[in-house]
Parts: sequence; structure tokens; C-alpha cells
Amino acid sequence: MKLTTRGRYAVTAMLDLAINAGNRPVSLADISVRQEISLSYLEQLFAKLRRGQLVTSARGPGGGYRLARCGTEIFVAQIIDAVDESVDVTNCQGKGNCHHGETCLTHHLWEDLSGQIHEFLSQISLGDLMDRQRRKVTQGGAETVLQTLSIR
Amino acid sequence: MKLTTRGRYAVTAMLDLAINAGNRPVSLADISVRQEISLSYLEQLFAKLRRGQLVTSARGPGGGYRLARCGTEIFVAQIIDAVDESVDVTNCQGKGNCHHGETCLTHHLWEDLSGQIHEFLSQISLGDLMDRQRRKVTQGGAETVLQTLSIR
DNA sequence: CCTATTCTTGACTAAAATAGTCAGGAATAC
DNA sequence: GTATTCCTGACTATTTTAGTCAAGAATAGG
Repeated sequence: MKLTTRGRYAVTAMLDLAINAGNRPVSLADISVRQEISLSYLEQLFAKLRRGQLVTSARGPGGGYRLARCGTEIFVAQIIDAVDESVDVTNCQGKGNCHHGETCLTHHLWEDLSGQIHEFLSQISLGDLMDRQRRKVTQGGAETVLQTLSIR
Repeated sequence: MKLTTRGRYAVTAMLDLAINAGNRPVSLADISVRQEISLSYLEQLFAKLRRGQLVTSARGPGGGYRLARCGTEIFVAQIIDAVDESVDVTNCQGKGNCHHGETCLTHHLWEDLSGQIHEFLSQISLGDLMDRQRRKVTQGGAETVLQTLSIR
């Protein structure tokens, strides 16, 4: 399983973009300062996010990035997929050929876990994260995403 | 998040141990052959599993390892913890000081996901995996752990 | 006692992945 | 025409992973 700084940075940067979206696009330089992520590294990440059609770009002065669609229609799982982080935890990338072309003793366990993780991250949109952020700022509430979304 | 070959090997080896447990302890050499895991690497892993009190050892000819307790009382999460793989996906190891000593924009998201993963793996015991394995061998059933355990 | 077997430990290493840096270029608003 | 911003590719230091190697300690069985 790969879920490292890269994926976390990508989601954080996308959330920053969603929060600070106005009439004008948001520049990576601004995100870099606010979120303390190296500009060059952000450039790499946004190249992938653009290829994944999650953001659109505008060059030149006053340029920057915008969400490709409404924040309620962009899910965390899509962001992580876009920056090449797989949430798959099997040894065989889900192929099921982990032991002599057959599934290994624990293949299905990892497969199920991968499914759980993917399902979880597919249910949470940037819109959800913004709602929570807003609530946190205004009320200082400490509820979890789980409660926010009424999962379980 | 770290969930790599190390943790998978550990769970696979423990399941092999559970399946092949009889009167005599099971040697690492046997597990190495059956599961195709390097003996030296298994030695490293079992040193940790022993420190984590998940197995007991017996030296000398006919020696090997045994589960420290019944397979229904050993959970996947414990095995992964024992070999030093953390299932935590936050950037700050859960400390919440990821942005200027405060939580970063997405801290709670990763915290919640970590909780989900840990909860999932804490519910599945070696006994559960054995039941499924047995069923698979005898009936060729393809149900998932989720169905087996009636999660969701 | 001797010997083969098995665990036990620590140091070492090759390969891969990660988290960046750096340099140059292209588009465009003003 | 110039400053700004995106865009791209190549490069690199560091860390982690996965695994090797060597030496030693315990013990069952003859």
C-alpha cells in the first residue's frame, strides 16, 4: 500500500484550492506558502491532477488553477488515484497470482482491505471536507468525518 | 501508511503456523519452503513476533515455533503491529502537530482512515482466516472475509 | 560427549521508492 | 516587452525495504 506524503499533499492542496476558490484562479505560489509545500513539488503534483482532469489551468499573470468541477463532485479517492498512489494493499496488484500463479494464503484479506479503504475514500468529497473545515473554524467543533457523514 | 511485504509476510507466515500446528512446533525452514519466503527474512520477522508475544519458540532438533495462544485470539492488527508496520496514515503519527504545531487541513481525514483500517484488521483473527481457508479448500467457495464476518 | 538441528542476534548491503531540487521553456495579461 | 505563471524533464539525496551473511547458543537424540 502506498499512502504517503505525496497523496496527503495532493489532497491538502486540492482542499486549499477549493477553500480559496473565487473568481480568479489560485496560483501554486499561494498554495505553496499557505500549506508549506515546495513549489516545485506542487508543480509535479498538479501536472498529474490536470492529466487526471481534476483541475484546469490558466497561464500568465493572474493565472493559476481551478477545480475542474464542483467540490462536491471531486472525491478523495480520485485525487489519490490521480497522483499515482494506489490504495491497493495486495502483493500482486489484485491479479491473484501471488503464489505459483494462484492466490496466496492471505490474498483475499488484502483484497477486502483494499476495498474497504477505497470505499471509504470514495465517499468523501472536497465539499465534505470544506463543510467540516468551516464548522471547525466557526464553532471549533471536533466531530469526525465519520460523524459528519453518518458512516456506521 | 506502511503496509508492505513485511506485514503481509508476517500474516501469511502466522497463518501457515496456525494451519500446520500439531503436537510439534513448526520450523521456519518448513514455512520458508511452503510460503516461499527467505529463511533469513523469516528469522527477522519471528524475532519481532516473539517479542510481541504472539509466538513461543523451542530450540534444537524438532524445535520451532508455536502460537502463543489460540488462533481465535490472535488478530491481524496485532501481527502487523508486532513487525513494526504502522497502519497510521497521518503525516504526524497522530500527534496533530502537522502544521505549525496545529493540525493540518486534512489531519482528521487521515486520522479517521487510520481508525477504519485498524478497526477492520482488529476484527479478523487467525481463526477466521483458517475457517475461510478450510472452506475454500473443501468447497472452493469464493466469499469474502466481509461476508464471513458479516461486516456491513 | 558429539553432532545435527533449530532458534537468536547483529551487522551489512543492493535495490527501490520517496521527496524533493534544478534548469529551461512556453503562454499570456498588462 | 516584461513579469508572471504554468509546464516539463532530468537529476539527486535520503530513506526504506527486502534480503544476505556470519557467528553463536540451546537442545534432542544417539
